[in-house]
Amino acid sequence: MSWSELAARGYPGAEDLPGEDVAWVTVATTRPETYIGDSGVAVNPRDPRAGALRGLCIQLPIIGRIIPIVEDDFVVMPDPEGSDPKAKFATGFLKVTPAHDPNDYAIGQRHDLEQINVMAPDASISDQHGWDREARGEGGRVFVGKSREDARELVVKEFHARGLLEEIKPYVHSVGHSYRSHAAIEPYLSDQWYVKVTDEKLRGAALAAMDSEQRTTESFLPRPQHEGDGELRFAPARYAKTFEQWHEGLRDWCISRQLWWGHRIPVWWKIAFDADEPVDEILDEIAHYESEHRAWRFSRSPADVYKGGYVDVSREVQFEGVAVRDPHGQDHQLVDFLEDHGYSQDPDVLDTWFSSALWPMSTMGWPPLAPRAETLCPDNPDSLKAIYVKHVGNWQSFIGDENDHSGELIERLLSLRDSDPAKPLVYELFHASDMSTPLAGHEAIQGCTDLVCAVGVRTTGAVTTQKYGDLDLGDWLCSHGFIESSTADLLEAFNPTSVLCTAREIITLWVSRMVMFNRYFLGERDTAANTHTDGRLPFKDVFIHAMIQDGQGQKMSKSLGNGVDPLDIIESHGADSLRFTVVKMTTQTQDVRMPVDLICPHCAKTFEPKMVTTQAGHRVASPVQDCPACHKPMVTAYGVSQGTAPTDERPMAKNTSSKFDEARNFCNKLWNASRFALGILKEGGSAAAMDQTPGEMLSLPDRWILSRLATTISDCEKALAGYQFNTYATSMYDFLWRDFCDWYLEAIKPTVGESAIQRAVLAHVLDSVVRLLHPIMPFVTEAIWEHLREIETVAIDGIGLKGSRVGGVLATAGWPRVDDLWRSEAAEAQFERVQGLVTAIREVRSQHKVPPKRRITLHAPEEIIELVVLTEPIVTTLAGLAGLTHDDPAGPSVPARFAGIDFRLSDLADAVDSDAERARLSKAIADGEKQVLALERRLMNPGYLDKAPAHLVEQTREQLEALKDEVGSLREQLEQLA
RNA sequence: GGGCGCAUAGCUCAGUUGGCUAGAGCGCAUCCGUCACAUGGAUGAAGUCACAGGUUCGAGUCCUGUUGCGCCCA
Repeated sequence: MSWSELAARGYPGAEDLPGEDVAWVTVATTRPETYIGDSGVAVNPRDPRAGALRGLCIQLPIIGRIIPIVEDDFVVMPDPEGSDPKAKFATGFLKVTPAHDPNDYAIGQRHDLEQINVMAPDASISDQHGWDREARGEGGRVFVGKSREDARELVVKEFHARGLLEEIKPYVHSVGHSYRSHAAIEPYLSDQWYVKVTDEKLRGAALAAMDSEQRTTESFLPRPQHEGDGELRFAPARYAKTFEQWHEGLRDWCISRQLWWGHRIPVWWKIAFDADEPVDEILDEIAHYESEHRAWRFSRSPADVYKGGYVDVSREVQFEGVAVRDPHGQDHQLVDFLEDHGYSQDPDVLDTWFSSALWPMSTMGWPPLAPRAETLCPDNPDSLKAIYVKHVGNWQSFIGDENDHSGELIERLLSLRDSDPAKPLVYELFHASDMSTPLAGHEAIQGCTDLVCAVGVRTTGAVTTQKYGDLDLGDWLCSHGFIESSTADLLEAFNPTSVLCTAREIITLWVSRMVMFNRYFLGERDTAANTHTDGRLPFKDVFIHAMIQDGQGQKMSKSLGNGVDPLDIIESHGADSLRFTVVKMTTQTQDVRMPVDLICPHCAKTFEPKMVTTQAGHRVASPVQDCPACHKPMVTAYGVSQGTAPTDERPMAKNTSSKFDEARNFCNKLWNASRFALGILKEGGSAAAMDQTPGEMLSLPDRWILSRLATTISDCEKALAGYQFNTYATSMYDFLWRDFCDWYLEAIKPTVGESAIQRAVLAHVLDSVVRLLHPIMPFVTEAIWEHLREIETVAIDGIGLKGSRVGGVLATAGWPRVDDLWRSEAAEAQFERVQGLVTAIREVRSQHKVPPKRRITLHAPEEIIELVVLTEPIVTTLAGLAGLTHDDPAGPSVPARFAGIDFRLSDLADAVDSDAERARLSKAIADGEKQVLALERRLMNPGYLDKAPAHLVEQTREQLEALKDEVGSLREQLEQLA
């Protein structure tokens, strides 16, 4: 078609071109060589030229192929002045190469364009792999055999020579590279294996597994209820959305990978049968395996097999394929047979997440191929539920001496075997080489060279014998040194497990796939009726933890050198500090930060590194630094990753983080408090029996600490149930440090030596603390418990501290139970009054710089004196009081206030510092007035009085009165001072 | 492009159905070699809860929008 003809069709600008010349269009490309495989040219339907071109074709230069012009929204319209680089470089015409570009592939699908593969598997230009050049009568032989890079240059050269090259412009673009070889990725058509995960049995089962509360209603599809439905919960709950949306947008999953590592796809291929091959024999052998569901045979014609370069598609052949269930185990003979007859294994390996999705079954056992036989066959070890094995060396060592437990063991086993009419177990004692015994073939026994005792069990429950009564076989055998060797019941025991802890990106990569596969493979299939019932889940709760970033909010990575090695932290801060810190950082957010410091390799000083910005914009520790303390040089982890090798003079600095200090100090606090408490408990001797109910005779700090303990345990339990680990850690931190150390230990110091009951409370509280902290501080608590468990103490009603189940270790001791009867609001309120009074006195002492050892005198009305006397000697000790009196002070004194009551302190010093006192009072008055104003404003608001709950309004009124009173008193004091 | 998170004291972070005079650890200031602990104790200073609207008697908290930072998926 000429320009004048195009002009007649309304092509804008065509009339300005030589009318008799053949019309052409210009395309822009970054990969000129792919033009050889072009099968269309696309134009945006909104392009003013599109209408004139509708229904026309163009001819590719040199190749001579005639290809259609299609209209597609994907095409970017040209905009030379625009900011979008694509529009800036676009001509409005897009060459479409469906076989060598994913976007073009999609356009090709939409417009039914040819897929012409013009490359060999090594990415050289080829006319043997889908571009049948000669048969099509096309040109371009000059390109054949050239590498893609050479072809690229040659295409440009040829176009230039023919005057077809309009322009060459520099263009910045991003090409995918192999992360291993760094080679540029060349899109290439090939046959791949897919899993039809969009099937109801996979995707549907995964969505149905979601807890209905965490599921959005739109996605709810009614279906019959199966085992496992609605049992999957995410914590924090928002991650359920990730799971749900991923499944809803799911597409079939390509599981083929062209890698040298991984599980190879268990399919064997062969190009049809030759005439002289024993076809019947081969098919019979395969059919034998097929009948047992151990193999599947299929064949495909060249039309649907395109192993993109692995096979020559020009040959008119049939492809035979056989998938083998267990090629390395039971079915290896079939594999040998196939390979002997010209089959070879598919070169692809499975996507690693496919293998990973099978993890629950591959580690704990696959369900049996055929349903288990209902009736037990005494002679068939396969029908056993489990096999327990013990290597016993020789007969003598097994039998042991008289009264040895082995004697009884054998007797019981024999008694069980012979007495129960159902014969619940097979008992064998034999040399492993003795193949005549039925259990000898079991894999756990093969390879043993010595005497073996094996017990096959047909029931995992308890059995009853006349002589020995009930016996839990598994527990009993294991307690005698037997090991369960069967994995058949592992799956039953641990699938579903309670909780899977993992990271956010794993929700889609692994969690969802384990859910789909677990439910699919453990479901029940009826091949005859073609029905499937979804199976159970691999786990019920999924806890998604935060990701630890560095101090700049960057992901920790080896190349940035901004990671912290847990082993280094164990060395510097201890394993418990590491664990406690990580638990305390486990909040509900998705990222947490850990600023990274350096440890000087010369003097061990920890310091903040000097930072630099990398070319990629990352903030990292500069490669070489000097210690701020000893001024010696060192290399950082980033420096090493950039190629700066450490030397003797300039060694590598380890990373650490100040984040771990808090936990280290906490471990230290627990250790010292325990040391102190143990000293008291050991010296106290054995406690006298308590006749009375402890509750009535306990002193205030004892009742208070037990009440606080009860509350703390319940707080911890609530936090753990909700996967709020930081709350758990914080509760324990506050209880131990603030309540137990700062107040309880200080309060009981004067009395605990004389009081057996107080020592009992101390022992119970400390014992509870180490139990509560054990999960997150296992080492320190275990070390403390070693001593604590030796302490003899009287029991306290309502406090349950069960002993160790195994090995005398804390790890197997019970979680503490404190009865609610120990919760006492009255005790807590009264102790808080004591704390308030002590703090009020300490404030004055600190303000007036009273030396800690100096005892002062309290002048107060009856109410305060009574509190002090009633709780004696707590306040006098903690606040450093020497005297208590109702009388006004004779000499210099300082006013103070507690719970709305004024009192005075004297004997602070030889003279009162009136400037300090004035400053203190002025500030207190200013603060008080500000609050009074705020409360008054609130009470003047009619809306508040009408609508807020009555008790809140009342509370506000009381607060205001108390505050006004206080401010008044403070003013008075200030005036007196002046 | 889709989804999600974060922004609160100098730093790192809590603050779960709105009631807060906003907390903790580190750091900072003053005092303390004291007999469990100086990896400690006592006391204190330090915040327009990113910004702008809205709902409400009442907003750090709920809604809308804006800005900045970050993560996951495609």
